[in-house]
Amino acid sequence: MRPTVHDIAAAAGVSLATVDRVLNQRPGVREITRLRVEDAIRTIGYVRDVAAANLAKGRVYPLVFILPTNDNSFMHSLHAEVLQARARASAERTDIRIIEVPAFDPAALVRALEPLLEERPSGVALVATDAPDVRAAVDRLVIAGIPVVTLVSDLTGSRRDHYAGVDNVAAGRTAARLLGRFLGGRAGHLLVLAGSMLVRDHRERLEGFAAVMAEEFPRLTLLPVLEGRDDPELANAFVSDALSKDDAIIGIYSLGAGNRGLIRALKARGQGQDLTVVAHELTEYSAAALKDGTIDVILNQDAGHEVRSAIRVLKAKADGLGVIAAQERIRLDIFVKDNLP
Amino acid sequence: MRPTVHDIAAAAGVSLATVDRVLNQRPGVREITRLRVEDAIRTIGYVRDVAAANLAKGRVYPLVFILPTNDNSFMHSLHAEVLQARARASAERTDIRIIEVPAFDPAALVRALEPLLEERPSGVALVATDAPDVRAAVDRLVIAGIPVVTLVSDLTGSRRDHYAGVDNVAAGRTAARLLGRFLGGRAGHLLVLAGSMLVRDHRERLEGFAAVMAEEFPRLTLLPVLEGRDDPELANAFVSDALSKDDAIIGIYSLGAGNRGLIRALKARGQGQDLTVVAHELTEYSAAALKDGTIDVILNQDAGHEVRSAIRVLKAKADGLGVIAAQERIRLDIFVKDNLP
DNA sequence: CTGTTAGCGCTTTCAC
DNA sequence: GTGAAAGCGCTAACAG
Repeated sequence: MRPTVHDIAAAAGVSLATVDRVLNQRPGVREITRLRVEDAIRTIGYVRDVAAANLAKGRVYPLVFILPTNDNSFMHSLHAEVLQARARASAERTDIRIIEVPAFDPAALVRALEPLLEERPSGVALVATDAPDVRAAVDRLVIAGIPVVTLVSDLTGSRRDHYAGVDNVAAGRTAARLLGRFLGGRAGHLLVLAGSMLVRDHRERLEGFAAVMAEEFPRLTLLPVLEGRDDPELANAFVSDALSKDDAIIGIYSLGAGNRGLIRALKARGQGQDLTVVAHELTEYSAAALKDGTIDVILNQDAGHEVRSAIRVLKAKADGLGVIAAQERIRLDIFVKDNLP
Repeated sequence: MRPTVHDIAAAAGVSLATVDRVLNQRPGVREITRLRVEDAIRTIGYVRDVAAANLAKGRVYPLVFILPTNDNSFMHSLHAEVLQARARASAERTDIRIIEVPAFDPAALVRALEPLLEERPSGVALVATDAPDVRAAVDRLVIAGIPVVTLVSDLTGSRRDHYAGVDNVAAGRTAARLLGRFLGGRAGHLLVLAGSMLVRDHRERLEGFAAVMAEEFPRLTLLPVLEGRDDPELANAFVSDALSKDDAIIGIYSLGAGNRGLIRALKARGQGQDLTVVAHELTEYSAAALKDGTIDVILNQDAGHEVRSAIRVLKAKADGLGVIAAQERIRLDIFVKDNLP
């Protein structure tokens, strides 16, 4: 049987209350007795039963998720996953509140973060927009002892406790390697379709992609990046236009979300053009396109994993506990038509 | 505040003990009162606090892991992950026992399974060897109410509750697609190195691989499968020999574990031969080979995920609870040199 | 068949 | 500063 607070109390010759005060670093214990208790804890090898503690405390973890009101499939599924997590709330002792903010709007994000300093939830998860003000607001929360996790897009240089998302530079590099290899030794032009260069994750993907292309596939030339704002109409127009004007295009990297426009343009193109296409984010549409050969590779981040991981990490941080690092690494999923879920 | 057993007791006009009996489907309750209680549970919307229940029961989950004494890196890491899980045992209320059995030995596996019928652990996880006797032994356990999860290699046609492993047919197909595409339109021979065709996962990988090659890459010819028994020396000898005899080999698929021999042979080969190599299982050695270009793609299954998933599923089944299906899907990880962990 | 009571491991008043 | 005692939500004797 593993040791309990009673065992420590007995060993240290104090009462349960004192043991508890030491365990929870509450004041009102003489230095000398604190040391006695800490000693007992160590020699007995006590580890606290978190479940029992939570039961006694009636603890719930009020968590705040700040999500952009961005209208693409990926953000939709992220939102849906948070709602599902909320459905499991009572079993997991969480109480999840969602705050929606306009996308790519640092000021709005800061306005959402500010009041949390007062509200003091157990943890905060946010899809970060990369700006100094946001960094400062996040830092204030962390300094005030409120754990913060960035979701999907990181905020490097801030004090956030954890990032629950993929390594986007690696994603871009991987896209480049796959596209380059799939194209064999062919020479030609590559179309790059992004959402917006204002978002850190898109910038990082492009950076990784361009780096590997330059280093290892010099026969492939990147065309200037098209920013489709993740808007199907715009993407469709841009891609159709580019394809009709440039016969040398042999590959496409779509690093943003919302591929419907791209897929439409690809299906509408002339039979002559043989294209290899790498895109991000697995959705109903992109999966269908992968199956029918319109897209060759899809890189994906699993929104469900990201949300569950963020919750696990926030709860652990709130309790001052560690996490299983390997479990919290968000992997870059790579799909070809053969390994779809 | 969410409702408790007290609320149900009050609503149904019975005592806590009766509520508990109903909740746990224990005998000794009149049909009529049982219905009253069940009604109260439903209308109040009660959900049991599993943590509190476990605390009261002093519940631990005795779990048995049956692992092959197979000397390759993958099995080593699987073993290590089970040990790590055992280190977390007290926090997770598990009590994990490991039984080691000779690899590929159905009789030994059956002998390990048999006594568990008496011992009645909360759950059993095993790396299955595919044989009728094993199937029968597993079925007996499941029928006796003991949850069984297959790990890494499945036992189709049995009553096992769950399979914690990757889809190996899909893995083989994916390997074929990547190898085929990486080779562009080239024609040539492909070397296939397996561990043993007696293991289901290897057979399934080959099946998937051969199918896609036949369907979509007719210019690539599969050579007869080499069975290297996951032995470095053997693999080295086989591959070196094959490469020296056949200049037309342009690709290799290594679908077994233990790639050290393969890597050695590849590094020793003459400069003339340009090979594209797809291998399974990420290890220290294979990762290094991926980085230096000796291997082009590594397909991997995360042993840690498999073990943690098996434990979660067994605990849930033991309590008659559901699991988050998406969380328990073991993905096929695909690594190129750019997205190594 | 049903109810009373003590207790799981921990926290939290409220006295001393 | 420290301790005694009650209680978190649930289960398990033991009575009745």
